[in-house]
Amino acid sequence: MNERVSVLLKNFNIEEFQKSLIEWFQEEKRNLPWRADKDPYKIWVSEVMLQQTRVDTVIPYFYRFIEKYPNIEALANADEQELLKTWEGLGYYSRVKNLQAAVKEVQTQYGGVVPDEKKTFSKLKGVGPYTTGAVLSIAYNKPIPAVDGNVMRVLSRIFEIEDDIIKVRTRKLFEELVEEIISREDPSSFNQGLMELGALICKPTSPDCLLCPVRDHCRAFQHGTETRLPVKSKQKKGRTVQYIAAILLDERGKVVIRKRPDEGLLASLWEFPNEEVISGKKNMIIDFENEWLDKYGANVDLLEPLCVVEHVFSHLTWKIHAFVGLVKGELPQNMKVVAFEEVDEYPFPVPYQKMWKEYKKKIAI
DNA sequence: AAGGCGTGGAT
DNA sequence: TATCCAAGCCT
Repeated sequence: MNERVSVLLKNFNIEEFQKSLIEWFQEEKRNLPWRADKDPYKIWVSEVMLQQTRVDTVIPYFYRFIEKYPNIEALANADEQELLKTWEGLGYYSRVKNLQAAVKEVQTQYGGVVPDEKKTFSKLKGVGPYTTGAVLSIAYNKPIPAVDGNVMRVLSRIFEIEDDIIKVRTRKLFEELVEEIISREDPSSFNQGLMELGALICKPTSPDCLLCPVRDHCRAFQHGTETRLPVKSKQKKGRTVQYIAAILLDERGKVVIRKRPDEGLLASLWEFPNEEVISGKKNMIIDFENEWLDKYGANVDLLEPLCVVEHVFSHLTWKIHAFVGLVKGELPQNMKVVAFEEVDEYPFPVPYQKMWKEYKKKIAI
């Protein structure tokens, strides 16, 4: 055993801790849709959706997704654009692309059965150390750690660990620790119990220690240090990028939309034509019209401002100055002209959904 | 190792 | 209003 871990486990009653945690979990666990059965596919889908995403946000998406893609085969055969439309608004869109790639792999290489071996399952696209432990412990009852943000918060308090949880090395320490304390009889309830405790009791701010089933095991509670843990260094916030974007109508009154590149930010989603505003430029409208003339040979006439959409991503901020305008001329390959009612059939990032909503509001008046 | 990758909720 | 996120993974 790791020396650090063995020191942490001194005077720690593993069996009592497991018993208290698991009994509490059995009694208090929330009734969540992915807990209805032990279908490895559905548990996998839920875990991917839950990556960096709140339970309340995921629930309606999970119902819709499973209704549309009830099993491995259905997801493997799904149309990617339809899939992205189903994921629209959940964010981190590469998750669903990776999930489909992984499910296709399961379909062709493993006869449509989700692998139950750590070595095999963890090689699939989008499946990292957390998802490996979560799916294999919950669906197959394998004693594999599933260390997420909840688990690091809970364990950093119980063992008074002050390592910065933003670091990869710290997550590995927690995994080594869980290797030692995980229940071999019920690893599923143990892993879920730690996460559920983090979600319901051992919350980031104002933890409800008096309701905690394992407070007798908690060193932070003994010393009153729980609100100082876990230690997490701040991440810097990103820069702001300004755009001018337009709802452009062609001569037949159809709407111009454009597909984003298949890699990078908001990959393969659609947007309204836009150009980055280089700071220092004087008139963004004239610049936009000229740029389109130069780049595409299209005549654009921006008629009036629509709104300004500010959208904060995890690593940057967009400020979109939205306009309504007309366009004449040929359009490039990645652009498409669609009827007003067809716009909603395409997957759009939230900032462009806001822009479209403003437009619909405006023309309804 | 550290930064890219979304979104909406809580405080 | 500003900040920090919430069941991470990829490169």
